[in-house]
Amino acid sequence: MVAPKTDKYIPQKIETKWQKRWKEDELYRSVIDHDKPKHYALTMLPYPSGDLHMGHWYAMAPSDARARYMRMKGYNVLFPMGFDAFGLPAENAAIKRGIHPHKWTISNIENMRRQLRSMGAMFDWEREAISCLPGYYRWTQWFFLKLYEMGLAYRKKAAVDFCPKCNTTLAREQVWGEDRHCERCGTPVIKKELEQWFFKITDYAEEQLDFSQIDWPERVVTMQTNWIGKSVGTNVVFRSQQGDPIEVFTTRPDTLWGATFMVLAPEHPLVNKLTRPERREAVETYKRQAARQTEIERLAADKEKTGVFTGAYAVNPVNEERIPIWIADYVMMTYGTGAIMAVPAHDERDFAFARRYDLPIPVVIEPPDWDGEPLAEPYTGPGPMINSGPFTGTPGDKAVERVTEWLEERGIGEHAVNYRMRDWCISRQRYWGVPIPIVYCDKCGAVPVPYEDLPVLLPEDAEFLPTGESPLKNHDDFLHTTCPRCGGPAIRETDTMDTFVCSSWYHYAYLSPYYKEGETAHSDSMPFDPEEAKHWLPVDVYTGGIEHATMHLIYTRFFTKAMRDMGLVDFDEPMLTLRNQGIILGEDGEKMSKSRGNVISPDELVESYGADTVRAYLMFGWRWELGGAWDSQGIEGIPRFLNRVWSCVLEEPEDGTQKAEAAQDEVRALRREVHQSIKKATEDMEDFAFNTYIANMMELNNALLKAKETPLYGTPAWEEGVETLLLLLAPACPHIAEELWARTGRPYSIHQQSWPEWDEEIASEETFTLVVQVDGRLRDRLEVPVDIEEDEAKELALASDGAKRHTEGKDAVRLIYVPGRLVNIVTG
RNA sequence: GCCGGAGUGGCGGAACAGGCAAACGCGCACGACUCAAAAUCGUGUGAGGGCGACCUCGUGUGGGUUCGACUCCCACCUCCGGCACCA
Repeated sequence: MVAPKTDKYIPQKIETKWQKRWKEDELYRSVIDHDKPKHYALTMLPYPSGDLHMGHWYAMAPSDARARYMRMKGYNVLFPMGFDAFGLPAENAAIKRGIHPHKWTISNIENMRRQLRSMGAMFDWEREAISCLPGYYRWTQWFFLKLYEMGLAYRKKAAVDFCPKCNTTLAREQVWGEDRHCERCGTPVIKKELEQWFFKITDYAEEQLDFSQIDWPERVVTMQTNWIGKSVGTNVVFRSQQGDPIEVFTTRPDTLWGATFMVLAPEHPLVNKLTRPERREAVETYKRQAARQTEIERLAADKEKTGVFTGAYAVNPVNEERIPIWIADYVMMTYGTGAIMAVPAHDERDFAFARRYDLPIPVVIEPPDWDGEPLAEPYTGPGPMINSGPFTGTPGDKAVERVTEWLEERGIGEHAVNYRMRDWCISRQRYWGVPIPIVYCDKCGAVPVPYEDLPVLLPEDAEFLPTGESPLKNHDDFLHTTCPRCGGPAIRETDTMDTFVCSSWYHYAYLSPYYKEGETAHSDSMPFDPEEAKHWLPVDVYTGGIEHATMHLIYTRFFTKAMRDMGLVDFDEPMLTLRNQGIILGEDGEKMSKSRGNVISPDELVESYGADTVRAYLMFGWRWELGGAWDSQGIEGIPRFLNRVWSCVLEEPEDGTQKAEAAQDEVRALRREVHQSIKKATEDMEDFAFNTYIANMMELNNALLKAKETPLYGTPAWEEGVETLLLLLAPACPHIAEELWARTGRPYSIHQQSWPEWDEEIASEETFTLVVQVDGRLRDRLEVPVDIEEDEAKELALASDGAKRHTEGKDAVRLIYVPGRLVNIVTG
């Protein structure tokens, strides 16, 4: 007899149907529920470039599955989505194609919103935040004013990194690679002396080194730690012969007696004053060269040390020795004090320099096994001090400490800490960004726009010029204003903010995107609904790419710490747990790109396979944190699996109704399998182990298909199995799970059901495979009861065929027994 | 150069408080169904040897610890990522 055929699994038919229903029913609104524990799941918001690509799906689909899992676990879950909508591409589109950035951005958002919906994710769209809308950026400006008040936003003239293609300055974090190129367009940056706005992230450098409150990947912690680049040392004051103090920073005060020259950065303010007339020409030439060199592409190929002598001398404060002062471009004005004491014997760079310019290289730290000969290479390790006046003989482990104390006592040095991290340059000479709320008045100088006047609106009717200059400069209505302080004529700041400012607080914006506490903001306004904040914050789980490790993730930590100091929040870290997904490459193993023609489009995949398949494949195909090359053959396994689930749940078995009674031990075996699956699925979800989570469901489905051919079909144990399978599947494949849930007469919606719980008793095994080893090698396997006694296990092992074969003629010297696992017979 | 991460079948990957290596899937081979193909289902699939029961080898390389090592320790190699004249 032929089983009645149910209709086929056609994902396209059921997916849009359920998406519509879920939307109508507001199934995914996240409303405060004080009866449940809260869970704020956040995934990095996209830039509205126009299309959702595989990278977005790879980041978001598994994150969505996990948020759904947490919801089923009984948490009150917030899982919002928005758009990081300011930025250069919009402006470039405007210049190239004459579309206004606003229009371009909004139409892209509409398309991407549609694409995001097709994923079937549980985003709460009522909370959508779009950073380029005045309702959002008013608060970005409000934060700027707050930071300004706190002294954390300041303006200064500095040599900043400038991208000649994007025509704007960049933050230090946005300059990448050895050739120092622009993070966006790849053009090597140049240095420009400009008045720019900075956020004083260095104020929190020390605190940002503390990761004790957060569970972040080791990789990110290391990258941030390196980026912040703390080094502990001593500031020591040398004096020029004319008496000018020259402060240097050193991590090795114990080498002070080996300083045989000083080096200043070419831009050091004292260079001019110190330079002797006969050396002036050489110094000026070198300075010009160095200045140009930072502008030219710095191909780091040869890092040969160069420099010139200023003609001036300094006095080493520890031994009154007269040492020459040089300038060299290997000393940076931007680190430490811009001047160093050079100890050639114990520093690589100083050594190379001294060799080149024939400067003395006295040894003051004794290298191990040193023969007293001049050094062939610098010794940079620790060691006992020698040739160091009163300190000669000080052991290496005490040297730094003792010298520092001594310097402090005599007032010539003090303990100092330096960080590699610089303040965050947030000024951008571009149109499509948040206007910096500052006005310049001839009389009053830089004056902040009053809170009540926010937002400073970005004018819509700007004229785009192909020069790349910000149209704000030529927009008279915007430019000319009155000074809020004296009422006189004034002009507005025309720079806009780095978009990373917008994204530094977007997870707060989601709390209340239409929050309008007084259409006019003021100093003590709250940028978000305090009640929502109290409930949801901080973010519990944050998912996204590693590429933000030293940009967004540094900035957003800074913001939260500053917000804490403003009294807005009462915690120190914005996101408690962070997980990074890897990158999905093209099938050729290369980065997906239009020019390579290896782009896999999620839209097309959804069309041919359905969203559930794409979601499940992205979870199953790779270790999430690693990613890898797309495999268009590999994905085929998923529709096969889902089809088997479909027929497993809906179709009658081939041979009709079962007549025989199911045996008790078969029932137990099936239930055991089911409960073990629940356990595994739960653990995998907790661990972000999405690939094994899917594999586990495949195993469960395979077990059910097998059981279906036995009298187990239709029993309560069978029903429990089917129900479990659907519930476990719901986070990964929400549509098919919902459809099968409904078709089997279960109450809408599966997404409002509880995550199943496993019974340890039912999940436990009655027997296990006892491995029999002889001298550590597998020789036999025995199926034995779990509660087997040690003696019995050993006896059985010794009596096994495999053991007998390999112990013949030998003595069993020792028996190793590992309960629940094995017996190892050790022979002589 | 410094700092991270990773090396397991043809492929993606499982397993690691030290205890059955390769779960799950892709691919491949054979078989069933079909006039045929696709789809589907079944069986097999690390390498070598043996008719076979079985045996030997096998988790980047070389050592070590251990009754026992993919897992721990030491030394290296390769790949990926980050930083890089930071005093």
